[in-house]
Amino acid sequence: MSPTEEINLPPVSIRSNDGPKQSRPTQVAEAIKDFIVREGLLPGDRIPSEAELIERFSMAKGTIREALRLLDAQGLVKSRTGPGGGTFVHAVSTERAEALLANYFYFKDLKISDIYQLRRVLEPELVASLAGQLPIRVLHELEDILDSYSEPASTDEEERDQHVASLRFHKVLADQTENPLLSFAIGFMLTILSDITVSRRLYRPINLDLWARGRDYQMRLLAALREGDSKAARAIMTAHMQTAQPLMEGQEAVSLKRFIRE
Amino acid sequence: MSPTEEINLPPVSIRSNDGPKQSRPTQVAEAIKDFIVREGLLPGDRIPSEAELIERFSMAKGTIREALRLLDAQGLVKSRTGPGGGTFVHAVSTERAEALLANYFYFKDLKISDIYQLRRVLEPELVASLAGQLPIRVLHELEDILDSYSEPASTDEEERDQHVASLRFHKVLADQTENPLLSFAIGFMLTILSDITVSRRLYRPINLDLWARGRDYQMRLLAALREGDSKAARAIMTAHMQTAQPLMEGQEAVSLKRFIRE
DNA sequence: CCCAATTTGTTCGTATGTATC
DNA sequence: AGATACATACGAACAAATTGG
Repeated sequence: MSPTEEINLPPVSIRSNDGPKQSRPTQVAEAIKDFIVREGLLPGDRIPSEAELIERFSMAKGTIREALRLLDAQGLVKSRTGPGGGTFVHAVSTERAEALLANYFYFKDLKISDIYQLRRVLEPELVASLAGQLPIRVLHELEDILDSYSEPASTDEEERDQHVASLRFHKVLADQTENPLLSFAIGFMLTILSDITVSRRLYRPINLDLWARGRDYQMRLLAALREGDSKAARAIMTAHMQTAQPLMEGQEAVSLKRFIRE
Repeated sequence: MSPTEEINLPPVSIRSNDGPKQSRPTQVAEAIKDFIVREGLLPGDRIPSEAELIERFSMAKGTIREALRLLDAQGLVKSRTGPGGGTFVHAVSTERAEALLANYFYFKDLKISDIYQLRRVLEPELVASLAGQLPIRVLHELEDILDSYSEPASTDEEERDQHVASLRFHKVLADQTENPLLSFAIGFMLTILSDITVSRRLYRPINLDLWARGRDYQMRLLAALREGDSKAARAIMTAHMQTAQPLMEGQEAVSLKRFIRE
């Protein structure tokens, strides 16, 4: 009848006593996830309509819809109304993944220094693997970003904008690696830093000298990347990350004080 | 009337034209998130009951429940039935955060070598910061784990169990750092590797010599950690991570082929 | 431009389950 | 055991969005 396999609830015997009984929407959501895996569904593929799911699971519409919301929140499906509409498998977006992970850190007190402990080793590794690999287009993009803060900032807003722009410099680099894990890890940290910069007054005492030195590092980095000098790129980035050290002192327990929006 | 501030939907003017209209449950979920932040609610704190939310938002029960499911899926709230029950703020568990992030990588082809590119720099950084800081209890725990695979495996199942145990060795270390980001990053990678090891036949050709050398590294690492020799710990872990290199060749595009369960 | 069909979105009323007292 | 206060689930209806004729 239907071209697809059936979506079933797992036999009760299997889950027996492991923890508190799960709600029906949760069970349905898990069953649909299994279905997606079993059928090898890809982003864009349609999953059964609400009406079909109601029949398949013999559950009320509300229950089914709650299950779909669970998957929706995870970023795994998107729904559209109308003919040809329905619920479709969706690749979790980077933004969604970052927002969900940021929730995890909301109640932890993540410090700026914690982030830099990772940046200090990940970003040098990143640029080392990128040296000589960047298309000219990207090199130009990086140059443009550097140009956007060639002059020292005069106001606080300018200062903040320049700081966000300098984070974008790193973001462009992170987007270039083929390693999705490395790209995400660095991108996530940049999002957090950018969010903190925008929402709060981070880096209050403007240290012009420090700032100029940071830009100098980035220019030298750009040169090394262009020439394909992997070792130099790594060394420059390492030194660059080191300069952020003083920025972290006095910045105790600057944790997230809001949820990141997708 | 109520001790808490009101929960309001944001004025329509603010979100004006940014993208497709959001569903009501999504708007409600965001409003509740804002409420949690604004009120500074902590894990365990209660958010208004469904009945109250229905009144506050003037929406039907189903809509409110879908909103709560959205928060539920993100791991931010848990509901309990009965008197004194309700919906409560919940700190996102590490397991939940890992499962949600794993969804992101489900559709990407994450390679073993990608994971190791990060482990190679993060784990040495971890042990360097941990040297001399570990309580005796933890040192003993690490010893016990090493003891669990002092003899070479004879069967495939034993081989797999030993591999999972050796990942647990690293997990114990990751749990010791005060840096929640570093801890999560390494823990996440270990979960993925463990999952792959269990569900698939990873590391098929058993390389006994390589295995023995790996254990030797871990023992020397343990000694360095005990003595507080940060530089040695870093160097040993770096070398240890290097030995995994051959394991990755021929292991192309081993991506996740199922969703991680919490 | 309107109309009809399709599918998700939302409402309301009612009933059941569950934990507390 | 019974009353209470919650979440959980059901079912029928209607609303809104989208597509095609």
